[in-house]
Amino acid sequence: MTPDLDRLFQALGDPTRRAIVDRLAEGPASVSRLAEPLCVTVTAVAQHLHVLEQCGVVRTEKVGRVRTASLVPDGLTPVERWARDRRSMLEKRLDRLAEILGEGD
Amino acid sequence: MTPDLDRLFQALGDPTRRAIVDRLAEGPASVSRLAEPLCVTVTAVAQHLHVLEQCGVVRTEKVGRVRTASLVPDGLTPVERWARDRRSMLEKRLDRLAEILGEGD
DNA sequence: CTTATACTGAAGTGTGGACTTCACTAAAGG
DNA sequence: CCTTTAGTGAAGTCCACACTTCAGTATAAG
Repeated sequence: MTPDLDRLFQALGDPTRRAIVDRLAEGPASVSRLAEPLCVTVTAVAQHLHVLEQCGVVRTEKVGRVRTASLVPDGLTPVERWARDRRSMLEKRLDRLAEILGEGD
Repeated sequence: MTPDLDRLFQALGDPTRRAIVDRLAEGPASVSRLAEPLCVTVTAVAQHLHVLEQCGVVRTEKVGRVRTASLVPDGLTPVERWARDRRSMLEKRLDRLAEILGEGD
């Protein structure tokens, strides 16, 4: 079910990948630029970018020999919406429950 | 960094675990109740519940021989906030960019 | 043309995690 | 007491995945 969310959550479960997203939130960057502050090879970063691209979080474009990565505007909204929906569902249920218990007075 | 978010995102990256959360959003349930619609053993569900408990999404209580699981009210908010923060950061940056480009007219 | 840079592809390694089975404990119910 | 029900613990299997190295390719610079 919903392999999109699968890949999305799984992608964000990796600390290196979230660090990349954090960096890209401040602006586009090249592969080697992204690799600098992280303790991994450039190859690893390229692989991470591929994963993030696959699940719609990141977009990359290669010009010359430099590949520049940037965040996709609505790439994280599915995550946000999923969490928000569950929370509101739970809150509604708890409200109803509180109401029913309140009638006992 | 932030092992909380690590475990949280990684936990939600598993479809079976998200299915459990979905089910619990409708109300508390026992281990075997949760296992019924899923194609896994009761043991697997118990293990999943342990994971979800570790990262603060689920709470369980055993009374008699039945363990009942329920959602923790704010268990998903770190995810929601993380995604929202990145989105708003990106949007602000794009707005500034658009403004600067707009001055070109 | 030569050299340095920026990345890519393939292949291998090692670890973690999802899942199972099996044996077991404990509580309900007849 | 005996049996069913509900879950637990340990151990093992299997696969995915993060990461590396190494050998390339293509572009930029001197």
